[in-house]
Amino acid sequence: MTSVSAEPRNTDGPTPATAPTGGSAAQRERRRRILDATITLAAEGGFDAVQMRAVAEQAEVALGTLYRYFPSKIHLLVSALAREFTKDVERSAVRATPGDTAHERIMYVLNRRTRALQKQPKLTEALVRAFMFADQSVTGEIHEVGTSLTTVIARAMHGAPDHGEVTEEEAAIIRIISDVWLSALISWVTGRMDEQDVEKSIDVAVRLLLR
Amino acid sequence: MTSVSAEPRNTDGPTPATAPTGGSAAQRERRRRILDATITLAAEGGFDAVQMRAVAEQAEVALGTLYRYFPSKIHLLVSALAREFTKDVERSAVRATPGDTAHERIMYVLNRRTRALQKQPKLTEALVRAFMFADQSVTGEIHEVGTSLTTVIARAMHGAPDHGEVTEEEAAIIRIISDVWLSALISWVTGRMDEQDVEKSIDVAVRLLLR
DNA sequence: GACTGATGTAGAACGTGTTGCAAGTCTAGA
DNA sequence: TCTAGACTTGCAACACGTTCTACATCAGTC
Repeated sequence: MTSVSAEPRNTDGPTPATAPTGGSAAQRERRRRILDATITLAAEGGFDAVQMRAVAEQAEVALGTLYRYFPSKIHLLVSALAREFTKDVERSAVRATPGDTAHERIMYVLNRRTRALQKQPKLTEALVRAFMFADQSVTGEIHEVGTSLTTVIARAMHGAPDHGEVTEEEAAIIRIISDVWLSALISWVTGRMDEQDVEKSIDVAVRLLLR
Repeated sequence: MTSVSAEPRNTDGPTPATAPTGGSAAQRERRRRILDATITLAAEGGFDAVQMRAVAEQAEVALGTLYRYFPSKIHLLVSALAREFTKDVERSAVRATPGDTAHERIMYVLNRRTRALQKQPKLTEALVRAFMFADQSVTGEIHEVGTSLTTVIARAMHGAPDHGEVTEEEAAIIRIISDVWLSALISWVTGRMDEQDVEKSIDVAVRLLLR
């Protein structure tokens, strides 16, 4: 983490394949390979194992190219996180959430997601660390993650998918739940909470907020 | 940030002046100089400016000595954070918190602290980043910060200093408020929220939790 | 006063994120 | 087909966290 607030190198015209769409087929393919390599390395060895040279090698691109696609390790990891997260959300969008109360449904989706993360502790460590180190230049990717999470919780709250508007108050509650979740994940990643602590802290928060 | 999960180097016997107390006078003095230098550099240039060589130079100790006192940059910053935070809490413990309701009092103390942090954005950036990057080996220092914050909020909640026990539910509420505060600070540090957003998000959380 | 072990110093060295550069390759348009 | 310009590549270089080595100093003990 030599330079947290380093300027992106891409100041020249349109960046190739900065967005998931756009660019030539070869570029989209390169981008995919890079993100795949990132996830693989992160899953194996966590944040430290995601070394730019290693990612470049495994993705079969030059180091310079890697930096052209993702201006920093943080961007790379946050983009990978965003991709995985969005994938997950889309996957879970297809079926209705079980549970009779909003509390039950919210706990269901959050626990489901939490457990998925906990099954790959190294990967989660890498992604959470990156998420927390991100600065302005990654706002877009982070916002994507935030939106995904909000959507999931809102859906669970209402029971039906995309049924009805989200009120101001509900939005506020969702934001707080997200905060608690993030905070718990941080504590878990940094070894200050175990799996049960995470579930419990979210459970308490949801209970207090939904009463 | 070469090695996030690196083992501390100090495996040999009792570390000199790892704790604020203990060690010879010269050691306590060195420790103080190191933390002072850390705060100074962080206040000027943020996380990136806290370079181990620079800290060592400004504190007038050798690089090796710096590492003997603090096994990593993260330890160094978190220790500095803990010291400043505790100082702050002690300072604000002397007078009663103004405000007629728990909500008002909690907002008063949190906003006070938030504004203090915002007056030194670089310093805050450095400290928050370090806080979030910390792993198990810094549990002690982090717990210290958490305890300080909890104490302050609990005091504000009750109005009187250390008056009465904190119930389970109150403790849970305090934890959630802390989570929201941390999360808001992260967003602020990373440029995704401005000052007003921070205050507002805490205000909403406190309102929802204390009803 | 001399010995010994812990502590401190100076500085080289290593690893990894990041940048710079020169040369090759691919693509769209003439 | 040819060419201009964008994109890639391979590699060297740099910065900074961290570790290591060799030596100096200091405190306590005999």
